[in-house]
Amino acid sequence: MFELDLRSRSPMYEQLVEKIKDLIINNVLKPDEQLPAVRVLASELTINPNTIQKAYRELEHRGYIYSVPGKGSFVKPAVAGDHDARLRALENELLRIISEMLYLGAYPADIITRIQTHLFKDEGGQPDD
Amino acid sequence: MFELDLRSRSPMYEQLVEKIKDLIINNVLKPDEQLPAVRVLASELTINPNTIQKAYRELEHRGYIYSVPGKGSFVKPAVAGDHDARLRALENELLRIISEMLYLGAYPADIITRIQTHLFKDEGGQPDD
DNA sequence: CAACTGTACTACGCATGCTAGTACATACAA
DNA sequence: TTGTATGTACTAGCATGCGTAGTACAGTTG
Repeated sequence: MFELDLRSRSPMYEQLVEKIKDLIINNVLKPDEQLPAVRVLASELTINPNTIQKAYRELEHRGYIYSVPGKGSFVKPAVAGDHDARLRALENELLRIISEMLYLGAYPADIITRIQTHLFKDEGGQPDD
Repeated sequence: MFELDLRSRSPMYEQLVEKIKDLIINNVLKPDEQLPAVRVLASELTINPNTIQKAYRELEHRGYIYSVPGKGSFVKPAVAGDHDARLRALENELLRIISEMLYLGAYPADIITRIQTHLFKDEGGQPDD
């Protein structure tokens, strides 16, 4: 289900956080769906359970999952207003990236077009599973 | 000229790279403009010259500056096609961020509007220095 | 020459990522 | 109850990377 790059400079638990977060925000992992157990995922990835737990702890802290001792870890349904600061940070990041793309020679109209395509690509469609 | 966050998890040299890159892509630092000398900047920031040199080396490797032994380090003029891979990576990052914003409840029309404002805000204007 | 530039290298202290191992509490089914 | 699943919390050790300190060398400029 997941793949890690052992040679990356960023730590494995951080990669895990990003991968799982991506699956959540792209609705591949549905709300309240159960995530792989700490030990199971650790076994699959042949890494230490502590590393998985660290990733889950981080995801819980960021509001993307919730964990119940004895039951498991689950995708947390998005709550409006719960990620307000995060949303502002993302907007800053977005504009920063666009600035850099402009500097590198990208055309404004081109950027807009790609974004619009991306924004409306899921309208009425099914996720390819 | 620069400010560093000693408490950040990301290393100082990496922060420096980002800050300087931002100044370059926002045209605060002009092409062929000389950057502060390694030892000078180190003294100003009260950090080690090696850390500055590491940041400069990284910036040179990424194609944002060039260094000439005995003379100094300078802003490298942007060359079309020179940052092609970087541009593709930025586009991926851009779409990834938008996906997350949508997941967090942002409105597509709102996102487009903000981007357009950003794209055309510099038309005929001056950078606020 | 002197004084500036970038560059290269070693050594040390320290923080962090990751692993290994152990342990405990809860949930659930036999 | 027992067994097995779950998450969680520790300790300990090792490797890596960051940052500092210090030294040294080469090219540029006056």
